[in-house]
Amino acid sequence: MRVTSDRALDHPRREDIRLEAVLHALSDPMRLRVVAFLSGVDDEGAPCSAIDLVVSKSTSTHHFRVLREAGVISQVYRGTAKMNALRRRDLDELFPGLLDAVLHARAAQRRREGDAEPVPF
Amino acid sequence: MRVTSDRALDHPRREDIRLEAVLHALSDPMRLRVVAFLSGVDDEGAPCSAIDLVVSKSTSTHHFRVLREAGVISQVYRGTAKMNALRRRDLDELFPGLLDAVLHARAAQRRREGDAEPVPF
DNA sequence: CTCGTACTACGAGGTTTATCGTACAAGGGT
DNA sequence: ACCCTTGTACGATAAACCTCGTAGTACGAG
Repeated sequence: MRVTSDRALDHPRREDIRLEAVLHALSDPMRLRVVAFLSGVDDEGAPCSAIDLVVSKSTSTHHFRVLREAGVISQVYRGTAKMNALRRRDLDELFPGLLDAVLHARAAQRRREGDAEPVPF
Repeated sequence: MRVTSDRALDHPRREDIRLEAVLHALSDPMRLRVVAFLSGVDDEGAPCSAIDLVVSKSTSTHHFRVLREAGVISQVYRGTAKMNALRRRDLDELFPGLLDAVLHARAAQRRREGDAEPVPF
């Protein structure tokens, strides 16, 4: 993962990730959508702009920060972009099965509601 | 499950339970504690007073209501008490593995933090 | 150096939340 | 009937949250 800027971002260490914070981060539809999207992306991650939330840029920034501060995603600057990746390894180690259960639950709910779209997010 | 009062309480139907609402309900430490406690209780459920949250009665009522309205627990009057039970069957059917993952995650977190108490909640 | 892209910082608005205290209702036991 | 136990309703307060717009920074490309 090449970093082309030394601007640093605070991430909680794995052992400081709190279940309550993770659940809270996942309880927002926007953020759940981001997580679902990132779950289908490789370790390099994707820039914030890769997923079209239907909100303003500031709101988008806000949601990505909530996810980062909860320990759900990692963010790294690369040029003018900021790459976002799921902290799948950390989450799976801390809370085995949780992330998968949430992702499957969301997928199931979308199926039930006929929201299935060609894109998986 | 004997009901000794006809006072009715609104519960979402199973198909109306929303993942976001469930995750939100579970993202509060008090409520997570309630759920962990109820997971070790039979289908009859337990009265609100069975678990000692360290908050006022009104706050306690509030948390139980949030759990009920999210579809996480069911509540039934029985005499002066109100019996609370996890809607495990509904949740497991809608979101397989989610509840267990959350409960295990919480237990693991407590173990890591040395919060293990004799009581399992 | 200037421009465009990608994102941030700050502050504001409106909503929801967690908490409490007080006052009240419903039901069981004496 | 009268209490005691259990939980509710209502109103208040302070904090957190989601949303936005505007103004600004960092970086790469030309």
